[in-house]
This record gives sequence, structure tokens and C-alpha cells, in this order.
Amino acid sequence: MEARPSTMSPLLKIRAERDQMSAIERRIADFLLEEAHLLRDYSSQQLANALKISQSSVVKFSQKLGFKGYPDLKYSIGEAIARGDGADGNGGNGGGGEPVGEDAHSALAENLWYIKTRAEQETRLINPSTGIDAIAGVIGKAGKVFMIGLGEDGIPARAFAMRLSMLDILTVHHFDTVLMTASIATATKNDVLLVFSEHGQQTNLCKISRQFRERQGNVISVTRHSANPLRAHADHSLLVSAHDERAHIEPLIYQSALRHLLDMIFVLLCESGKGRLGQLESNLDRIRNLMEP
Amino acid sequence: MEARPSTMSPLLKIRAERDQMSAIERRIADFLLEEAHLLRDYSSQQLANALKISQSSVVKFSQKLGFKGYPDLKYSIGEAIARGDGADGNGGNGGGGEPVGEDAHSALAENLWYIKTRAEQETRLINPSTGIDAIAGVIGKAGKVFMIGLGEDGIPARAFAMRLSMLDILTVHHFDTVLMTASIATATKNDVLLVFSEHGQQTNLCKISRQFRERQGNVISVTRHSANPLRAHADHSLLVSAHDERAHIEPLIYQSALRHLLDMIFVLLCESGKGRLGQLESNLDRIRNLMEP
DNA sequence: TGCGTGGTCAATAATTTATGCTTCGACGCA
DNA sequence: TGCGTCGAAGCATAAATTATTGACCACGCA
Repeated sequence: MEARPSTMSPLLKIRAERDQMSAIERRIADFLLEEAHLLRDYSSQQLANALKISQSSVVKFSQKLGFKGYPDLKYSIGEAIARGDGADGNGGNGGGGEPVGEDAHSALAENLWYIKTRAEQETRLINPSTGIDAIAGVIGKAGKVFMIGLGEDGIPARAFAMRLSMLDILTVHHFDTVLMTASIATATKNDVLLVFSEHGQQTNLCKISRQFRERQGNVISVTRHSANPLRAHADHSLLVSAHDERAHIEPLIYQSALRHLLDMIFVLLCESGKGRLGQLESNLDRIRNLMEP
Repeated sequence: MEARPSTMSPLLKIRAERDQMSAIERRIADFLLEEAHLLRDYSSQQLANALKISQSSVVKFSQKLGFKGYPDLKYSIGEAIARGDGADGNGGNGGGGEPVGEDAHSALAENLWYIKTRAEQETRLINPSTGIDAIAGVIGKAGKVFMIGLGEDGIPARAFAMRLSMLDILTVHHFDTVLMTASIATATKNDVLLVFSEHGQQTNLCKISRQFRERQGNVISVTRHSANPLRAHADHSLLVSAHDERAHIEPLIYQSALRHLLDMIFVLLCESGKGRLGQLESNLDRIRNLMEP
């Protein structure tokens, strides 16, 4: 049993999991995020009353998050508030110790980076390290790696595909379900399919995943941390948590957090020995030769 | 009755009152002052056992100090510890930075993020905000925006192109110098060309830039912060600073810093009024419609 | 010695939390 | 469409924790 949700702010964790929650759980989560400071005088029963739900739901909520029970959650949130963590949006710069930028641009840049940092932390929390290892292992041992991502999801897919190619991992990348359907006809047991889809709702991608699994391939989904059919069809899944109320900001931080996750896996692959780094070096050399002279 | 012992740290209060306490109370006080961090997993009964006293003494102790009861005291001490208050005497980690992650993965992830953060800061420093404004202005007013980037440089180019399209900015993106050469035949005065090239050494890209300028277009180079020919041929330039001795890491942070820079520009464009956000919204809606039903 | 006071504890009442069981609704699959 | 499975929510209740009560003891003082 996991003793406690790491040393990280429980509020961060709650935000991270929020998407994957049921309606009632979300009610609790929102209350905690908004009104955390009121929690001190709330018993689980009172909290349940305030939200018009049953007391047991509150307890189960706490346990699902990895706390021993409601009092443990409450205690932990108390700590977080005292620390100035989370909750207030971007408020008192609590953690980083960065000096505040003097001009508008610096402020904007810092703020954006701060949000990205939070998303990265949330994302880290929801991807168990055993899962990441497993995924790195599967990719490292794969025969062929197939990748697909539509629209904006195609970008990280392509970036990751390039990276893998540099490690001499045979990678096939498509922007297109039709081409991909054709490609996976050649898939066999040791192959891997990475499916990128922020919301995981495309039925076409689900179909492709199913076909791929019928051929004994390993499917890895890469989606937002929400319940979604794509994830359900996958052997492994990578999850991303990234939130901002502004619709034009959210995609930026989604991509940033995802990128970091993939970077992690790339680094793990690089450092998994087996001369990966040597392969990378020689590929870089060849590219340099091609470009410069 | 005093609802709560003011806002003063409970540990201070305990120390203050310690001298006027009975022997047993003093036992409790000392334990709390010394071992406050253990309190989290102690119920009033357990604490009593540990001190070989009765549970009711613990409760009465709490109430005497002005707390509603034992849980209230416990909560309050939890806050105090989180705040770094009193107790530990030597001030521990000075109150600054983040706690170090517990497992290898967290450490790796945090370290990588730290390096990215540094690169972002460096990058911010070398791009004058006037330059960024100018570039955002040029793009915002452009007729067509052309983009090119070869190999890995194609990825941020493509990502940025997608973003601009969402703002109803007409964008043409190529991975290929040949196609690009053809495309820019249509370029005119208000058009913009963004050239992505980490090292800025490709002569083909320089040529394209030159041709583009001959047609009165605006050329923006996106390169590393080094003296390079591409930059020399551009009207504006975006610069990226990203360093790491490990060859497999450096590209990651280069991309990250670059991405952030482009994100900044995107946000500036979004917030430059003129109904940009509205356009973005409606584009997002249309995409959602296309994907889901 | 006898009395009042303050402190402690064991027993128990009250409250709070955790769990088992049941029902309900969503979803995948045939 | 219908069926089976699964998870989520609530109710009832068991378990635990916490708060209170009253008895007992030690001590100071008249």
C-alpha cells in the first residue's frame, strides 16, 4: 500500500486527478481547491452535508487519493495551506524563489513557465514510475515502433519519432488513420504502437489500437488524465495533467508537460546502456556531415 | 471561550507555558516540541501510550491550551511544521527550495526540468522584449506567414504554424527547401518568413531568406544564440540559449526553451485584441465538432 | 485530623470515521 | 436491443477516536 501521496502538495495531486473523477468526486475536489481554508472546522460529515453527498463518499475520496483516511487528508491539506501551496492559483510565489520580473514580458514569461512547472509536477504525480519503466522497456526492446497522432497530437508524436530514430529504433510515424491502418498490417508480436490523442475520444484510433492488439502488438496510449476509451484499449498509458481556465493557454501547457514526459523516456532509453549513446553520437555526426559542408 | 490560541504558533505557545505546567503536562509538551513531526500518525490514545499517561490527559492538555480538542491541536501543529515554525531549532533547509524527490525517476525528472528552467531564463535574457514585440507585431499584421525548418527544426515550426492557423493567420509550412522555394514565389510585401535552424549554417536556408527579402518580405530567423549566417540575413531574430554537456540532453532543452519563446509570442498574439481569441474559440469548436460525433 | 483544590485516571458517552452491503446506471459486447 | 460487468454512490452499521464524567489520590492548609 502506498503510505502517502508522496511529499507533494495534496492540492496539486487533487488538481491532477480532477479530470479522471466522477461528478461527485469533482464536487469534493473543487470544494477543497476553492475553500481549503475552511476545512479546518469540517468533519467528514459536515463536509458531506455542505456538498449534499454522503459521508462515506468523502472518506472514499480521501482513500482513493492515497491517504489513510479523511483526517489524514485534512491534516495534509492543512500543511499545504500553511506552506502557501497551490490553491491560490499563482499567488505568493511560494516555491521557486524566483525574483519577479520587472517588465510585462518577463512577468508573462515567468507566469507561463510557472504554470508549465505545475503541470509537469502534476503529470509526474499521476504516472507511476513503474509504468514509465515498463514503457521504456517495451520501446527499448521493440521491433518496430508505430506512432500516430492527429492534428496537434501529431507534433509530439513526430518529435518523439525523430528522437527514437536517432537511437536506431525503427519508427513509423503517420498523421493519418488510413495510412496507419495499412502500415500496421505488418505488425507482429514485438511491435509497439503509440497513440497520441489528448482527449482519447477518436473511435478510429480505438479501432486501430484494437487491430494492433489482435496482432499481439503492444499499445501505449498518450492522453489527458481522464477516463477515455483509448486508454481503456491500451496495454500501457501515459497520462498528462494540464489545466488553465484560458482556452488559449491550456494547449501550451499540455504540450509542455507531455513533452517533458517523453523527454524523460528518451533519457531513460539513452541511459539504458546497450550502446544507445554511441548510436546517437554516430547519427548526429552523420547529420552534421549532411548539413554543413 | 477563546476559540483558538490566536494565530500564534502552537509550538511557541507550548514553550511559553511549559514552565507553569504539571509534570505530566510537561511530558506532553516536551514530546510535542521535540517530536512534532511524528505527530501525524499519532492518535490521542497512541500519544498517551507513548508517554505512559492516560488519553484523557492528552485531551485536557489540548483544551487547556485553547484548542477545541486534540485533533485541532494536531492540525495546528501540522500547519506550524509546514510553515517551518519553531521546533527544529536549526532552521533546517533555510526555507527555500523544493524538497528533493524521493525516487530515482523524480530526481531525474526534477533535474531535467531544472535544466530546462535555466535555459528558459537564459533565453529570456537574450531576447529583448522590444524585439519580441516587434516580431509579434509583424506576424500579427502579416499577409501570409511562411515557415521552414529541416529535420528536428521542423517540429517547432510545424507546431507554431498550427497555432497561428488557429488564429486565422494564413500559414504555409514546409519541411523542404525545394517546395519552399516554389512557395515563396508568391510572396509579397507584407509577408513573413520564419526560418528555424538551430545552428543557422544551412546555405540553402540562407538563399531562401535572401530571395524572400528581395521580394520585400520580412525574414525572421530562429537559431541558437551564436554568430551564424542565417541570423545575418534576417530582419529579426529569435535566439535560444540552451546548454548541457551531455549530447543527448541538449536537444531536449533547446526545444523546450524555443517552445517557450514561441508560446510567448502566441500568447501575445492572442491577447493583442482584434478578436483573436474569438477566432481561436470558433476554430476550436469546429475541430471539436469534426472529431467527436 | 479534616477540608478544599488540583491533577490524574478508568470508564463511558458522544462523536467521528471506516466499512460492508445494496442499488443504480453506464458501458462494452454480442 | 438486451445482457453482463463494473464502478460509483448511498445507507446502515461497525470500529475508531475523542470528549466527559466521576472517583481517587496527593498535597497544602486551618
